[in-house]
Amino acid sequence: MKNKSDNKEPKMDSRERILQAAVSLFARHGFAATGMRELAAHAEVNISMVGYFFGSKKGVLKEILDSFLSGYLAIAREELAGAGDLHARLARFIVSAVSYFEVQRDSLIIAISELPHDDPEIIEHKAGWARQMVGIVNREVCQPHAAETGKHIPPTSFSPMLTALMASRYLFAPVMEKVEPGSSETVNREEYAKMIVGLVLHGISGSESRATTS
Amino acid sequence: MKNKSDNKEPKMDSRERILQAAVSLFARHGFAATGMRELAAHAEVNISMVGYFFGSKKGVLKEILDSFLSGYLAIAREELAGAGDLHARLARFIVSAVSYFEVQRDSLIIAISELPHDDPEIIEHKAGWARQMVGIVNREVCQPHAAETGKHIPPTSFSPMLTALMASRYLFAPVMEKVEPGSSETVNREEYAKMIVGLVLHGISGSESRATTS
DNA sequence: CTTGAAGTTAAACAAACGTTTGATTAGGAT
DNA sequence: ATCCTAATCAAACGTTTGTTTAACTTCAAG
Repeated sequence: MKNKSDNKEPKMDSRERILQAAVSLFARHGFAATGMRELAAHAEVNISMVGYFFGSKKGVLKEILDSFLSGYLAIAREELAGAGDLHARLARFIVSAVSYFEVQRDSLIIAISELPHDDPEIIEHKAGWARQMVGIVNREVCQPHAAETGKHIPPTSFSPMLTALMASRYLFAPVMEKVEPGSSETVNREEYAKMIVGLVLHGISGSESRATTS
Repeated sequence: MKNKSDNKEPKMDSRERILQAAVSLFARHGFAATGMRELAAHAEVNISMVGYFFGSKKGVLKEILDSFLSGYLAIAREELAGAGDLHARLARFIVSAVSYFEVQRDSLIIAISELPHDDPEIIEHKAGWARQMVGIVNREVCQPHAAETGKHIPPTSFSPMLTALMASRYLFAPVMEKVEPGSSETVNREEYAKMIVGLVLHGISGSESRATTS
């Protein structure tokens, strides 16, 4: 039965190629605007393989979303609920999350672009991940912060704000490339993460692109 | 007299009903997932009226985008380039922009959802508005801030960050409603705007919200 | 009364949509 | 040698897509 090598996927080929092509196409044209034939062609696969492996086109989207969101949640669990004070843990989380967003930028774009659309099947999936994220942010950020300063920040506001802030660079990238092609002002990933850490911890005065001692 | 683009007096009916239905449907199902027949039905209009008034389905999207983005840019011009110091002007801009986003939330969702998609016709429109916005933010925020503190913030990073931060509440709203159907922790628009002003000016320590009994 | 443009309509168009079917291949297990 | 199952394929399914056409209604201006 399971006589093959330690490989879960039979061929490590077609299924993965479909996923890879879908991430790229969904991010660039949008999920609804990407056709099965275009997807199959880019994956170099017969059309019916998509249904064979994922059930339907929406099944591919759900797999992409779940994979990306579970990774994001894992980072939140690891960095927000670790050692150190609130500022240190927030800074670690932002640096890790921005790295994750950069590597998975296409999945990030898909997740955010499809966020507001009201397909019940998709909404329920995202609500599950969001519920866990809000719980972590509430326990590890909002409650400690309230205990320290007496000021209450609702996690249902703060989680989206933090995520949107970190995602802005990758969301706007396709437009910003047209705004400033080959600019001397481009910031690399580490500087960008530090800007956000500074902004979140100290406001605009702490958000310069050059690092300061902390 | 051939006047089909800016004469609002004759009917103020079919054309406006199409726009109104399109804003609602594009925000909820996405642009590509909304069909002409669904749009015409919601607008209570014959299918061919869309082509008659807007040329094509994409023409409707361009009108919605241009209308929303020009309004956003006008607010930036008015509030960022007014009287007062940097902090006061930023605070005024955030309060105004959040109000605008709340009223135009569906258009905001459309603008952000379609942001990353690479339709050349649409990208060029958005790049035009983004270019002007970056110019304003650079002149009225980044340069004064650099003169004050010596710290340089690239406007091509700061503009998307600010926009994404203010938009997060409306982008995530459809998901967050499913996360927290009970409204004990909901924040109204003014409190939300104050949270963002505090965060942008002073970081997390300045982003308190009025504590409510839970 | 005539004319013409603006508004509106039903009908039709080819193209593309997502999905399903049934046949076929390949290869290890019985 | 036979069987089973996963993988792959070409072809076709019935819908739905965005757009276009030509005819019809209003209705104010000539």
